Amino acid sequence: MNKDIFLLNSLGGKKEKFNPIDKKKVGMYVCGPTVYDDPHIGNARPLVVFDLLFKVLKCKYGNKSVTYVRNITDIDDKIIQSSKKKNISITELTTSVTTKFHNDCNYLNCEVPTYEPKATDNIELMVKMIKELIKNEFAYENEKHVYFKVKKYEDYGKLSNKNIDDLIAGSRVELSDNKENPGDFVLWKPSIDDEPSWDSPWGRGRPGWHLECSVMSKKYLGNTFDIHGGGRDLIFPHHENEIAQSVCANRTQSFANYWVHNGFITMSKEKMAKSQGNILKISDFKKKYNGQILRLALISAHYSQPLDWNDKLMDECQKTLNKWYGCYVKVNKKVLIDDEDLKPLYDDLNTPGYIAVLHKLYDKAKGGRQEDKEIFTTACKFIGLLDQTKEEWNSFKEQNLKLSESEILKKINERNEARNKKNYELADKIRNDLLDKGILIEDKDGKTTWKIK
RNA sequence: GGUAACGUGGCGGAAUGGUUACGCAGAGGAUUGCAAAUCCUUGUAUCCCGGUUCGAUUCCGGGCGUUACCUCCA
Repeated sequence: MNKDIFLLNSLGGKKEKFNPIDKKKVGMYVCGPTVYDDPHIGNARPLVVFDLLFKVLKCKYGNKSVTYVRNITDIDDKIIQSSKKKNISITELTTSVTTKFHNDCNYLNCEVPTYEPKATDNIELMVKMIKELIKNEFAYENEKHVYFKVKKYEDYGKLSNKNIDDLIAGSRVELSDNKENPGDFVLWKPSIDDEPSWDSPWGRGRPGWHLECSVMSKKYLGNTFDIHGGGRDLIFPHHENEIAQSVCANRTQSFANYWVHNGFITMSKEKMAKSQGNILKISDFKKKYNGQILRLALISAHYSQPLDWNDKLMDECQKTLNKWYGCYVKVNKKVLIDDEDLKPLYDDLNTPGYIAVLHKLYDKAKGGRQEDKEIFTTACKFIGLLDQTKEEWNSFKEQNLKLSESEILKKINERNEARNKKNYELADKIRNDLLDKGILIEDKDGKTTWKIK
């Protein structure tokens, strides 16, 4: 469609019209997981949010014109610690967490990104970038460590609205005698004992955090690209450091033109985070809830706002999808969604606004016209909802059923006999018993049907 | 301490310099033996104090409150 896309750019803090560098090569880089532990609901938010942005960009610029890169960080101190704690090898840990991560993405109905590079496959390029930084005098070696010289880069702190002196005054940065300045961050560090290591001009070691994103975005999207995404908590230091490294190594004016950051999932209004110990793993929901329910819940607030996670939210979303499946139809032809209906998504990914549109389309679809149902279903599918058939949706619910179908039908017969005898007390008891087991009875047009609550 | 974000009806949650968000819950009705589900109808809101303005919930300033980042974090 011809409408413009607007994005809230963290670099500057204003909503801006999105102008790609090249309409035929739109690039988006999103920080993926560090694979040291099972993904949780907080991790799920950027997965869904940027999956949606990917869809919106493709809608505007064409499927082949958008490149979505999401990294997998498979070397990091947390990984080393976690593998020691779990007493398994690094590879064993990273491959198993990566597999879980992919399963979770699939569960949430997220598309596979165009590229999903691993940090360990790109160490050479990281070494190369460090060499470049040293050559440009933005980095220095000391005791087998290489550090980035924060004071040398004058725009340091621009993204996060910080100035270096304040940071140091806060004295919460890691102090080290090796550093010229406490704010400097590590680009390369030596590995000890059996820690994973690679050869480098500074001895066997491994890269610092931040570096993989600078290197892999460059590899797939170039020195300067359109959109960089991630969680709010990555703004500092991670994204600030990425910018510093990339701009100073590549000698460019800018790194990513638009920075998009999602807000946090909270539990009782407090940030859900591993360090807080209040996380809910994505996999914990798989048995009880269809992934679409989580997906809807995750986009029920605007991506930039905090979203409080609780059972009521899940119940509401489940209810909504149950209702919406009432108007689901199989769509075999291409159905166009009205520009006006897509508008909220183009306007900084306003998902609550789009959900309101879906409710409106549902109201129209329930009038019964096939065409309206096709439009409604297509509009839902655009954001990855109602992507399963009605049968799949229902059969998911049946997998947790405690009664067999024949048992249910038997109970229904018993109840109908009681009703014929006007023994309503017994009839109601049977109905309530079934309801306790999650079976909902509906008497309609003289027939009794059942479904899962 | 420094830097930000947020404060909308019972709850969740958009938008907006003057006009209906939307959903859930509630109320009334249709239907039903009673329900459920579904359908129809419907009430309720912009933290406080100033300023700009014909007019502010929206812009500006101050206050109060909540949260986050400044250390690993999506």
